[in-house]
Amino acid sequence: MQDTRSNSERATTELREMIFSGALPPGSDHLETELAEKLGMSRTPVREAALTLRAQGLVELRPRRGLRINPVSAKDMADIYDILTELESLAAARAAEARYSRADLATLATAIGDMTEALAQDDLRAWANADDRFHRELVRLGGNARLSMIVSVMRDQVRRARATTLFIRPKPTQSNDDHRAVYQAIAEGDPKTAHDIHHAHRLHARDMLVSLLEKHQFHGL
Amino acid sequence: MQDTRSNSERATTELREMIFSGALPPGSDHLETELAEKLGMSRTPVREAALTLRAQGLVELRPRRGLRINPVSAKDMADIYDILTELESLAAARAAEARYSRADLATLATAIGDMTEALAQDDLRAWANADDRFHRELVRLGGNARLSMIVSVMRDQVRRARATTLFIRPKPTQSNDDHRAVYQAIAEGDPKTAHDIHHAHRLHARDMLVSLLEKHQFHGL
DNA sequence: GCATTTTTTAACGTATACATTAAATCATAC
DNA sequence: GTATGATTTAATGTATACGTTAAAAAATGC
Repeated sequence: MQDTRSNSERATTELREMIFSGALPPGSDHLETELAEKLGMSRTPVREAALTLRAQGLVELRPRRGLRINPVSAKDMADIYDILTELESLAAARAAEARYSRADLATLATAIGDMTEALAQDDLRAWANADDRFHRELVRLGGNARLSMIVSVMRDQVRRARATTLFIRPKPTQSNDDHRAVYQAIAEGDPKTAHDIHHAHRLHARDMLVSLLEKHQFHGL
Repeated sequence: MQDTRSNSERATTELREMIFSGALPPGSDHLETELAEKLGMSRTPVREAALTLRAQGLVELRPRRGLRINPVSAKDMADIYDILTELESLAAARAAEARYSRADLATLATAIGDMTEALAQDDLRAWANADDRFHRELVRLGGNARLSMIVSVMRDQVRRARATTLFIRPKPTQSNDDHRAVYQAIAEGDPKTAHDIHHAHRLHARDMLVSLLEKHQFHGL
C-alpha cells in the first residue's frame, strides 16, 4: 500500500525521526539541498517541513548555514518538564471533573497494567512505551485539544533525553503507584487529588532527570 | 528605511494582523493565490507564512479550499485561558524564586502604574495595553523561553476576544489589586503567594470572559 | 425533473529556475 | 606573515512552471 501523505508531511515525520534517532545530531547543520537529496524530493517540501519543525522548537533556520538541529540542555529539559508538569496536572484535574465511566478509562487502566507487567519483566522499553500511552491518554481525557498539542510537542523533546537516560536511572517503581493513584482519583471524580498527585509525580521525574543530565554533563543533548 | 525582513516573515505578520483586525474573518476561506496578490508577492512566501500560522493554531490548510481562518468558540477560549492560567502562574512562581531586585522589576511596576492611571482616566485601551505589558513581562521574568513562546501564541488568540468584549465587561478594578499583590510577592520572594494570586486572577478572568462570550453567543469569534 | 456519469476547470503540491547576497577564497599591500 | 580588499562561490528566498486531482459544470440517461 502506498503512502498517501504529501511529501511535505513525509519530510516532517522523517526529519523528526532522524532528529530523535540521532541521525541528525543536536547542534549539527544541514543544508536544505542535502536533506532534499537524502529524502528523495525537492527542496520545497523539505523547506515546508523545516518551517513546521521550527515552530515546534526542534530546529532553527540559519540563512546560508542550513538547518541547525537545536541542542537541548539540562536547563531546556527542566523548562520542558515544568511545562509538562503544569499542563498534564491540569488535564488530570479536568479529566476527574468530567466524571468518566470506568469504560472510558479502559485505555488508562490498560497502560497501567502494561507498566506493571513490564516492570516485573524488567523490560524498560515496554515500560517507557506504556508510560507514554498513559500520559497521552491522560491528556486526551483532559479534553483540551490545544493543551494536547502543546504537550505532545514537549513530550517529543523529552523522548530524546529519555533514550539516553532510561538505562541509567533508578527503576520507576514509585511511578507506578502514582499512576494508579491518579487513575483512582479520576475515576472517583476527585480533581484536586488527581492534580496534586500528578503534579508531584512530574516534579519528581523532572528533578531526577535534570540531576542525571547535569551529573552526566549532557550540556547539549 | 526599507523593510529588511523576508517576504515570508512579512507575510506572516501581515496575515496575522489581518486575522486580528477582522480583515480575514473567522471561518472564512482564502485561496493562496488571492492572498499572494493582496500582499504583492508570489505564492511561495504566502504558503510559508500559512504553515507558520497553522503551527500556531490560527489557520488550517484545506486543499483546494484555501486557508481557513480558524474560528474561536467560547470553549476554545476557555481552553486557551486554562493554558494561560497554568503557565503564567508557574512563571510568577519562578519569578519569585529568582529573587529579582526592585530594579529588575521596574517594567512590571511601570505597567501597574500605567494601569492605575488608565483606570482613573477611563481609558480602556490604554489599560489593555498596559495589562498586556504586565503579563508579557511577568512571563519573561519566569525565565522559561519555551513557556514564553507558548503563552505569547495563546495570548494572540485571546486578543481577538478581548477586542470584542473590552467595552462590555465590568471595569477591571479587582484586577489591579491582583497585579499589585503578585508584584509584591515576587519582590518578596514568595513563590506560593505569587502563584496562587495570579492563578485566581486568571481563573476569574477566564470565567468572566467565557460567560460573556456565551451570553453574547459568540459561537465562532 | 432528478440522478448519474463525463468533462472541464483550477488550486494545490512540487519541481525547477534564478537573482540576491553572505560567506569563503584569493589577491594585494604592507 | 598578516591585514585589507576584490573576486568567486553557493545557499537561500522567491518566482514560476506544471502535473495531479478534487471540485464544479456539463452532459447524459432515466
